[in-house]
Amino acid sequence: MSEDKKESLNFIEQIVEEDIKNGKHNGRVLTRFPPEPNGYLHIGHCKAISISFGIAQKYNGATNLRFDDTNPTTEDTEYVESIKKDIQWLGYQWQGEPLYASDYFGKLYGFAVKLIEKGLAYVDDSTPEEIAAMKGTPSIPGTNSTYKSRSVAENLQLFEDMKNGVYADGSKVLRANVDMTSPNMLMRDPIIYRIKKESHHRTGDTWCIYPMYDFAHGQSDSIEEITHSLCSLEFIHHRPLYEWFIDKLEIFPSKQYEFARMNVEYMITSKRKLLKLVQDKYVTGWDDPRMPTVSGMRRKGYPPMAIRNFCDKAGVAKRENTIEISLLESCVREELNKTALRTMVVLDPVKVVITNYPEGQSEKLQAENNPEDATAGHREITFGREIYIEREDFMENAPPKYFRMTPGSDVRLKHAYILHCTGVDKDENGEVSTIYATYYSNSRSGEDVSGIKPKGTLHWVSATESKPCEVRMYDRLFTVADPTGDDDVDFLTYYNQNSLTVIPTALMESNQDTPKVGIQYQFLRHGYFCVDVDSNEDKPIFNLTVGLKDSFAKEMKK
RNA sequence: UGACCCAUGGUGUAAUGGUAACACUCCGGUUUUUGGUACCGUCAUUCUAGGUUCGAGUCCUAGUGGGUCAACCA
Repeated sequence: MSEDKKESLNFIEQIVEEDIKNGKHNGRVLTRFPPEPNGYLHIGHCKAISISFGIAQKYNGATNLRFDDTNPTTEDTEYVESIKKDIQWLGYQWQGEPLYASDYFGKLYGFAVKLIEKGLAYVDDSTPEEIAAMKGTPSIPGTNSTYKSRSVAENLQLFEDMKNGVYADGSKVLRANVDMTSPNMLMRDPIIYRIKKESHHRTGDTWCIYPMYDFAHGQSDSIEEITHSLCSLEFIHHRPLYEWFIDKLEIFPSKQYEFARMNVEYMITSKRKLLKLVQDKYVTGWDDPRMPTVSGMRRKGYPPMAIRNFCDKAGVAKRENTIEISLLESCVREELNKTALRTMVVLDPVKVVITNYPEGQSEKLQAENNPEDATAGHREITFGREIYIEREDFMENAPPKYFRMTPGSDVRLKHAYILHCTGVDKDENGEVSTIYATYYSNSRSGEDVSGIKPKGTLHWVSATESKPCEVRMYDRLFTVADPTGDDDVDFLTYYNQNSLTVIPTALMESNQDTPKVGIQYQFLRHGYFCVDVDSNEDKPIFNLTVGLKDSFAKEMKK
């Protein structure tokens, strides 16, 4: 396992290694992943998960899963379950039981009291509008609230009354006493507790005051003795506050580090916009294979390891970035190439009659299940006088570099014989209805002594031994790489009307077992497909995971 | 009219003051009974201008460009 080349570290790994070297926290590494249970995990979360869990794993540490559930109005247990499932599916395991910021409501309340006692927090009766007005703007300093000068005793009493439900929602807040003139807006006496007489998904009606993010997150980290609290760049302005609370409260000094979140072409991560897609039926649900959600990618057939490798290869840094979707697809293909079972499926069938093959006769042929994996074994497929091939694999008047079937030329049938195309029937619309060919009986796969070397090889299915299936072809959800890049254009105008094409009448080999949900196939010469949850015994349904690279298509575009 | 973060090929990420690396894409080629896979090759004087140094992508200053911050959201 030793590398002769020194491994390069990202900036977080450098910090961690430096800390370990210096014996900080006795070399202990504890990270955390802190989702708010108010939505489904998506590709952006995968990145955050891969960083926080990955760092811990690399340095023999651990990661806490902590639900940041400080806002009862938006949060729900339903999301808790899906988040847990998605993390595990990705292949990560948190330390111990899942944790909740709400577990710390009691301690957080105590912290607030301590701050008040130190004269570092006060109850403010101002309206939201007044508080906003007093905040100033980034370039204009804020002004002090008249309530800022209340006595410690009065604040203590008022805060306790807030907790006891004496006051109406929104009538009072507890604010940290920091600095209204700070150039950092977050330091201008941030609100740390608000009154919300609402039931919490875990604490029920125990509390009617709830801490704000800034007063919950850092302290929760500290309570759990998190050593490295990794988050995205937009929290960078929160760091001084994070440290201020820890410092004033004199509690465990967790440290926050920020990295740039990952953007991916053709994918959006805005909760609001994702919800819009679902509600307005642009997609069939949160797990629609076109969605950038973990459940969507899972249903599309992306292997968890591919997603992990992708996050890894995308790297970690502090600058804005947009990763090309081709990197993700490359990771998916890399994974599936090793594992997917090969099979032949004809999406748009046209019949071929092999005129010199005896009527009523058939034979069994051996086909390898995966050329990349000798242990995957073989299967039998049936060959006979009539077969189906892909309509696009035939051209009556072919260009020079067309290696497929065309009258007068030879082409190989995968796992079978070489065919010589002799003619074609057309219907009244001029559409090819039947192709005629002869076969070279001495060209059987594996024992070919014909000496013929066709340039092309086609996939096919037997006319008698194939069965119909539905195939769902997916394309990018949007027509442009960055659908949310322009504030003046609704991202839905870039919705790709052709993002889903259903092929109800494809033909698959009938020799194999009934496809089970979760099994990954490679449809030869097409791409990787997985069995969809809608699939059943009578009607197998496949989802396109990702197409094979297609250098022929590229050639044709020129 | 303030503060903070950032700047390396088409896209990302490295190079930790000693002469630009890796991956993906692209283009070209070899192998191939998947136009797949595998393999090989081409593609950058590191935003600009000064400065420090024997030596700067790396350190300093200024500029330019991009991003972020004013929810009783997280």
